[in-house]
Amino acid sequence: MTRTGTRTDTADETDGTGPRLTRKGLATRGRIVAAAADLMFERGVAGTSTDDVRAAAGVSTSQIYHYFTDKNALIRAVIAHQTDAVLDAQEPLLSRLDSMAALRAWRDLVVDLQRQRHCEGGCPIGSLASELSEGDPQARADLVDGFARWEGAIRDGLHAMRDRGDLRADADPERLALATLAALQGGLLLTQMRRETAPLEAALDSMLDIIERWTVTTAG
Amino acid sequence: MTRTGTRTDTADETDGTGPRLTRKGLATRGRIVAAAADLMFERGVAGTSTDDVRAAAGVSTSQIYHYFTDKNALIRAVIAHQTDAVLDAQEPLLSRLDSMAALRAWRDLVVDLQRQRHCEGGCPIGSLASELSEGDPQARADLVDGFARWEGAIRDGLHAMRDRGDLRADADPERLALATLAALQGGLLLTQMRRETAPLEAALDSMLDIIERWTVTTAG
DNA sequence: GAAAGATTGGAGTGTCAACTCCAGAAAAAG
DNA sequence: CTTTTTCTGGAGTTGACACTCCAATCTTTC
Repeated sequence: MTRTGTRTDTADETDGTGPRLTRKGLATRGRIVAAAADLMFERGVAGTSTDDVRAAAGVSTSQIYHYFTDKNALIRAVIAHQTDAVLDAQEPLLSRLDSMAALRAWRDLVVDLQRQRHCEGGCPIGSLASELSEGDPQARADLVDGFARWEGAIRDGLHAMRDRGDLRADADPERLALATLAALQGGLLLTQMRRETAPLEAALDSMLDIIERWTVTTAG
Repeated sequence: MTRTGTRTDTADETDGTGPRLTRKGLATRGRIVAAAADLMFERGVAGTSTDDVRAAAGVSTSQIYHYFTDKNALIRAVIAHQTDAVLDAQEPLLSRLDSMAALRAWRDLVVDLQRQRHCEGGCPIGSLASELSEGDPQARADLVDGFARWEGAIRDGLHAMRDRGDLRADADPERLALATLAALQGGLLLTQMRRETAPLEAALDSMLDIIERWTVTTAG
């Protein structure tokens, strides 16, 4: 499991405070989070009850409340889970976005992923973000961290390109990475709505065009 | 009230079928939709109960069910309401996006609007889209229409620029408009998360850069 | 192997949300 | 003015959902 950036493990019971977990306990906890993540991706957070999670994970009611103080704690664990899952799905490309070829390969991967899903569900992090950002400040903070890791990976690649001289010295990796992540998120939302990858492709291709415009043409 | 594109008035009781509404009835219906739109924007669709709407609109339970068959019908009315509201808020600029100056003015307007809201709430249409697209197919269809009107306005402006010769003949207004809307939506989402307009600005500025690159420099 | 602590099952509780019903007030139609 | 239709108030019903409780059973620890 490749890690991009730093994990901030907040608010679930994996830290020092609560009772310690045995191997078995850790496994059940994992099953609960995985089941919850799947259901919340398909039906939304508000659309999945703790009883749905209970059934899907094959556990009893008390187990959920043994491992999580309440539904909010479970939601935060789902955020952490999905952040890791999304970023991992883009490895090893994501941590090496330091050439136009790599960026294009990454673009293709993201587009293919949506096609495989028949353009359903959108971005697992983006939809959580949209649903939770106004209601739960802690959730919003976790999601900001998740996006920061994503954006950081893109930015690092662009920085590497600039340091190597492939990108002009006055290029702004920070800003380009932010715009790329925004284009990706918006593209995913419209793609989810329209059930076709055209919006995602248009958005990402436009951003790659911009980035390419900042490259130094060695032949010129 | 300026209209952009064609309204598709689906699924609420304003069409021929149901009982006809008196002036007073139309007013109460309007109050219900407006109250529901506000609440759903602040707390999300799942986060607002019909009783919340009842209280905010100052009506009785039965009135809501007199004007709407169920909560889904109310939600669809809210979608129509918000689509109109969002597009109207961008008039008269939106229907005249046929120059770089106009595009930049529009960008500033959108950014300012978010600043005024302290970057809270994101896009009224976008958040509805994210919350409803997987659950309710009818809602998704309505939202696709809403986005199409938005995208259409941008596309028409770019078409005008191309027809006038300000944009190169091989520019693709369709694709550029789609990418711009995606950048806007993604920028709004990240802006909502981070409570600062930087992502929105980066995303929109990048897209305007791209469009500008397709302009014909009369002086050159 | 016994005490201590972690894990599990499942019935039970209180609250809240969507929706129904019906009777009475207001308005429109004739 | 009378009839018909729309509009309104609010009590009541049904179900779902988050969460609690407690007793039983594994696992670790010493």
